[in-house]
Amino acid sequence: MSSSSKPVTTMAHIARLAGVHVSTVSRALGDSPLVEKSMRDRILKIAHQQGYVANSTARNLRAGRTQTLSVVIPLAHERGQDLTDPFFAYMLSHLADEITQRGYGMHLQKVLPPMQGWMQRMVAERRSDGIIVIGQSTEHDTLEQAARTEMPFVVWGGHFGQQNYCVVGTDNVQAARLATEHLLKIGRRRIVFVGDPSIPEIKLRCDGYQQALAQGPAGTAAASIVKAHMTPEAAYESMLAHIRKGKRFDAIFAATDIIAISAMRAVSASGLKIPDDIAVVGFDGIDMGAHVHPTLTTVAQDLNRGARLLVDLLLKRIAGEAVGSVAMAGELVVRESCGAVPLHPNRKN
Amino acid sequence: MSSSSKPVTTMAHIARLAGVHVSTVSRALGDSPLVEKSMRDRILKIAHQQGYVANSTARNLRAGRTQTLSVVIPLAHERGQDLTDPFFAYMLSHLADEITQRGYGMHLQKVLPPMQGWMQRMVAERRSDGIIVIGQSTEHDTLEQAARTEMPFVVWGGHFGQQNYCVVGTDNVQAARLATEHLLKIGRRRIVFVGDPSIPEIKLRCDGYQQALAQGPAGTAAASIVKAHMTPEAAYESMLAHIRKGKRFDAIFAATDIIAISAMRAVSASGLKIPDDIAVVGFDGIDMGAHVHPTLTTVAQDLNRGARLLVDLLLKRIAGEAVGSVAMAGELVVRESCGAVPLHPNRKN
DNA sequence: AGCCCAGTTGCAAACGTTTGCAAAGCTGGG
DNA sequence: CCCAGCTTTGCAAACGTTTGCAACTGGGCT
Repeated sequence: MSSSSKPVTTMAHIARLAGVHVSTVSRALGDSPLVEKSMRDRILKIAHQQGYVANSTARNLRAGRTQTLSVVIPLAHERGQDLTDPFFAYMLSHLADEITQRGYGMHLQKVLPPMQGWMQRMVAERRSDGIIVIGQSTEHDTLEQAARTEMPFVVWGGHFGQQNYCVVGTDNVQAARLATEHLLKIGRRRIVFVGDPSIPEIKLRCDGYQQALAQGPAGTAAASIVKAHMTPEAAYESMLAHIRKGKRFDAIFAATDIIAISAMRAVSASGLKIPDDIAVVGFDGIDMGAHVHPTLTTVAQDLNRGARLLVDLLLKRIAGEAVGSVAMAGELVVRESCGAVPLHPNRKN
Repeated sequence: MSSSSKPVTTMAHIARLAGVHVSTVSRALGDSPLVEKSMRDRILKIAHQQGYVANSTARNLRAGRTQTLSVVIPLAHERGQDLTDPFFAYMLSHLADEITQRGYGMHLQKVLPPMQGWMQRMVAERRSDGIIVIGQSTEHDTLEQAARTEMPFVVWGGHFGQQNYCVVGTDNVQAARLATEHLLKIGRRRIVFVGDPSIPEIKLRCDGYQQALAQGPAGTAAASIVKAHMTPEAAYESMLAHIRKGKRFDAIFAATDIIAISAMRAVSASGLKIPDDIAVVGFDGIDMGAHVHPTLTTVAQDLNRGARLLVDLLLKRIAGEAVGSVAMAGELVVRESCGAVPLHPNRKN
């Protein structure tokens, strides 16, 4: 009813032009040694002239694979934290690079539980050859269950020891200890943790924080947790409320850089000085941290390497190999919010 | 060689279990009125028990469409500015919402020109039913050429008047005038523009800036352009260099919020006060602007609406309708960097 | 009883590739 | 000159759906 035009160039079309059978064309385009060189050149030339590109749907159906990887982002907690979160953005960007570099397509999917059985659906649908799940969110059980089937997937997230699926991520506990120990080392004793420990990965960071405190020097105050959601607004509000309650503290360890930056604003807005009154350490290592005022000390995650690992491991799983999980070390990046001299902001120390 | 297991449940499998022909199963699952109700229920039950989901590849091949939209991001200028740019992240997030909401899948693709003919390839490949291009980048000619074919695509970007493809975007010129006029209104006369006008969309913003200056009150200094790339680092460096050269100015209009934030840091690092010495206005309206110190005045783009329009228009084009371009108005959001009283940071004014 | 029609179901083609196998063409040695 | 053996090409099946059409069923009508 709309356009009567369907000038789709098909392989049969090329075959007719070349005066050969489609199978020959297929082989020529596939660089098969079965087809004679002069013939192959002739076919390639015609195909190129016609701007022919093989229909991927047909190819995929026949081949039984899609040359596509799915990246899914489960959004459990609050609506706010989604792709706009710089962490996701960076991860996505790196994944896009790694995936395309390997000749695969990238299928992006947000999924907001409670959407029961999304994992099985995705696999059964066969839109992609494998799945990369970013963040366990609250879906640990779903993933654990999926691990018992033989669908190829890998997860970015936290390590809980008892999981049976392949997960790549920063060693959250170690990284959080690193951050907290730094605050202790520069003389802070009343350190608060800002974040939502009901999210599994954040819980691990909170654990590391508490471990470090437990081994802190005399005078180290007990753990104090300011529950704050991942969104800038929520974090700002929580921090402000905490300060207004008159709580005494001299340092903040935030569960993410986004939270840290918002917390810093709340601190500044309350007339407190960073780092003199309050030292701040974040978690993630997003670029923005180096460009806010004051610049943010943080534990950086190597997302570049993480993305590469995720894709590599997934492809191995697809190939049938068994693969193990990887926990990467976090790297402390000291900047002004912990009293570091204001060096060039792009330097890492 | 890897796994001997292929327990893929196919439609034929369900048919066998139900003792009917596959066509009946197909119709039952497709809610066709042709199949008797009791039969339909029985088939649905079996399918559900078996966890059957139709193979999308086969369905797509048969149907001649993929139920998938491609989102492509041409990265021409510098490598740095990619998905990590908050603007892209927001746009992506909104697009993901809109696309999935309409029952489509989302195929994400970065393309770094010079990759000749990527547009035709994408279409010929038939991985998706249509393409959303984010940002003309330097690919205006490619797009213009593609517009002459009948491939369904829409573009987010700037309006240049003479283009023949469908583009959705903010009215860059108007929005830039809005920003510049605000700076003039609060008494600034020596306003510099920071950004790279060699990027088409940025050029439009620069035009708006210059138009506003041309109509400024007596004493308005001539346009002064600090060429700066999109990345935080580059913007910081450019701004710092400009200040060190001893240039006199009392306001900055930055081509993007990211540039604005980096510029603010350079200003602060140079010992100048915002907004007292230098007032700053950005462009985009990213969340971060409300959470840096001081909070950033900006011209916000309605990306939510933009994404909705992009998807709607693309689907119309796919359906064969002719669609026109849309230019949305930018909205000035005044915050501390222009001397606004520090209200609640989440309020828009 | 014969006929028609509506309501169901089955049959088979088609979507555009890839690929195992058969067939044809060619070369050279016996 | 024939046939083995190699190279090159064609044939047709297969991937898993959807869908036009034919076929069957049963009921109501004349």
